[in-house]
Amino acid sequence: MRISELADSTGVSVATIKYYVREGLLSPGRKLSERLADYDDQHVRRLRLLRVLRDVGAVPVGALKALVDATQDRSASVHDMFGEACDALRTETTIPGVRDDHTRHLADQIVDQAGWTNVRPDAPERNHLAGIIKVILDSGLPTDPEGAATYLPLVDAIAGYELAQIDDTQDREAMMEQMVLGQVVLGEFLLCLRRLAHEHHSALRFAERS
Amino acid sequence: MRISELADSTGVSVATIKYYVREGLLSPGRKLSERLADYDDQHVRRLRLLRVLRDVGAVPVGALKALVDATQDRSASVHDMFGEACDALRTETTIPGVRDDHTRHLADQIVDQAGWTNVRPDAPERNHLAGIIKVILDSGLPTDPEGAATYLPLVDAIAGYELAQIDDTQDREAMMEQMVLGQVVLGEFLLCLRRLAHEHHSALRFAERS
DNA sequence: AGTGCTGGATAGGAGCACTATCCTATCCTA
DNA sequence: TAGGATAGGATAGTGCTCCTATCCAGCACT
Repeated sequence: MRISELADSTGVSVATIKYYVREGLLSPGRKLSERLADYDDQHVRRLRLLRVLRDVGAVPVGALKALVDATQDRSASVHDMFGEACDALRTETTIPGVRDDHTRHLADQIVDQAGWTNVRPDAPERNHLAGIIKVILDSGLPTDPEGAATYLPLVDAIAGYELAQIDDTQDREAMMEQMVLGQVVLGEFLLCLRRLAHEHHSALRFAERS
Repeated sequence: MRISELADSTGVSVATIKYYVREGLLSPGRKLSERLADYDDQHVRRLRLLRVLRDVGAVPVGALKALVDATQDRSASVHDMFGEACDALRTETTIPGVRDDHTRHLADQIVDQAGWTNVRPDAPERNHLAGIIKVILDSGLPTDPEGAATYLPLVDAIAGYELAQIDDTQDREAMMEQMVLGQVVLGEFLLCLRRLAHEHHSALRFAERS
């Protein structure tokens, strides 16, 4: 398959494909000659994945690169690879640098309380959680002291279900694809359902109120 | 309070404050003279809110404008105002235009199944949900037929809890602020917890696997 | 009296994700 | 075997968003 066919069958322009190859998101085609390369189904599949991640999840190109690199590193275990994926997909926000021992402690407490004993003590996500907690505390959002207790079992159920869906009879690349799609697309699915539920519950309380 | 004090007490530069005023995100100060205006606590509060939404939620400036406009429209009920907020905050993604009756039907089924009877039949969120469902179906993500049944009660519990937290003894602007912060910051909180839970569950299944 | 800060206007700039152009070598159909 | 189409590679440019910088005339404090 030549580059123009790859472009046609994915709906991605030739210029963009070249750009992705330059950025290392897509391997160059197998060279047939100096001026001709061959692309296969793997390229189609990868390109479709990249487009979903960008269109649905607005994942930055740099994060896509990190995902590709994590997939390529065959010395890491599947779990380590998934950890890299989580780190790469966290980039959506810019929480101002938090060096606050108190909120970090609260974050660790939450992870303990949830029973997530397998989370690395140095996982970057813990600091991110601390940053979000700081914002929640500072922003005057009404939060009851038992708030976390409400969320944790629900989130644990969701994440457990999603992980259970992953088909582990496939190769690492296919598993990574499932994991990343799950993170991004099902994350979006979740937030979308939550907004719908907000609308419903908001109507129950506030429909008649001016 | 003059503009430089407003800048100092919020950490936002004078130039940026001027930009926000131009864009209608912040009302101009009360004019004391031709070349001097007075800013008050409302401006500080609003500015802090705007920064949280941008820093944590990466909410685009245009969406912030829509939120401000919705708050200002005093003819709408609180529930309608919240609806506007949901619409404005959905902009994160660009699902290619879906004109697919099948997925739209699936989306409506999900809303029914969840019992969210108060969601407007013409809510834009329904089409967004349809788009996400289409992506899920097309992307080869493994999904069991009962998937929605797993998510719905969990999401409903989360959204119900969040709405219950809103303090309705305050004025519309304060309630809007709580709603929007809840959507954005608690949404981020939720996704962050979910990633941590993914790491834990992934370790249970894949720690030793190469 | 003079330094400095104000609101207002407008121009400039950084970053991101492409997109367009140019070039020469090869392909491939005729 | 001629010759337009297409390939890959390099590089520059575009459109968008979100600021940031500069300029200006004039009121304000000391």
